[in-house]
Amino acid sequence: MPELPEVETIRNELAPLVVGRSIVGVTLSDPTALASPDQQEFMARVVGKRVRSLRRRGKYLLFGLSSGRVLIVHLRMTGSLLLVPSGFPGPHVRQNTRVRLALKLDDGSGLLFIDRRRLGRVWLADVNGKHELMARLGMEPLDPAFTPDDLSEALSRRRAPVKAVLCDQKVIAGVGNMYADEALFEAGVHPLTAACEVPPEAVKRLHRSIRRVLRAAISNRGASVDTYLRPDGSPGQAHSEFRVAHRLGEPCPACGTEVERIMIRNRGAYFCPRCQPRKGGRGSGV
DNA sequence: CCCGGAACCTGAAGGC
DNA sequence: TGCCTTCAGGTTCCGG
Repeated sequence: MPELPEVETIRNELAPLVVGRSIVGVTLSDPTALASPDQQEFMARVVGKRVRSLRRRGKYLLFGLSSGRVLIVHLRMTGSLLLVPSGFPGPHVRQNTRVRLALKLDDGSGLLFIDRRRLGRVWLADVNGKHELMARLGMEPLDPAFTPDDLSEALSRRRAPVKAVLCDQKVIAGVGNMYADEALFEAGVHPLTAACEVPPEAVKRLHRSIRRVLRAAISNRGASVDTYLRPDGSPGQAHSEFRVAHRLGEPCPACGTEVERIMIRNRGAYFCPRCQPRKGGRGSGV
């Protein structure tokens, strides 16, 4: 499921292939993929425009168009963006994949929005390039401006489980279920700890581990635990370095204790009960 | 405002 | 073999 490292990887690998290209055709094969505006307006405002930039904010991909408008994509659970060299369906696109939106580019290539569970969405922002979705997002965790004090401040206001707060996009934009588990493990913090009760030293470790985990995953091109694929259709490798995420019953890499899984906010939370004790302690998670 | 749970969605996996 | 249920989780919505 695409989180910040996956979306960043897509941005990194897609940018050189689409920036500078013009969009010569649009096929909206699943109209529910489009959140706004309506289909006619969307078509009219996308066809013929050049892609001027490709950026990421949180888990959103932002295609800056020559008109000043911004095409916004959120992949949610199972979305992928594939760039096929030529033609629309593309030979290496599996039959059971579900193409919801296809953009044909002026070099004959096709940008396909694939999304098995159909939860992803596409928006087109106004000419000023702003969109209310972006205003709801918290800080970028890899931005140098994001400090331990920022994290401390955010956590101090919340009594919910720290895991839930880390996944709250209003707090930190881009962290989701997998990387929250990984960061909490590295910091030796139990995921159910009330956010405001995480000790100051642990908050510092958490700030560091969030960034370390995200950067490592980006250098591994994202985690292909479910349906995530890079734009050329190849998987990422970040999941091979997961310490606890999706490793129920496997030995903790630090102490050998079996990794456990509990539910927090209806999501699976993986952790080591020994390295991430419920109360205070340091934990041995590197 | 904060918090927790349901809904959205569908293919995979497991039970009988 | 096949039908049925459950599960996965990013975001939004709703009730307390």
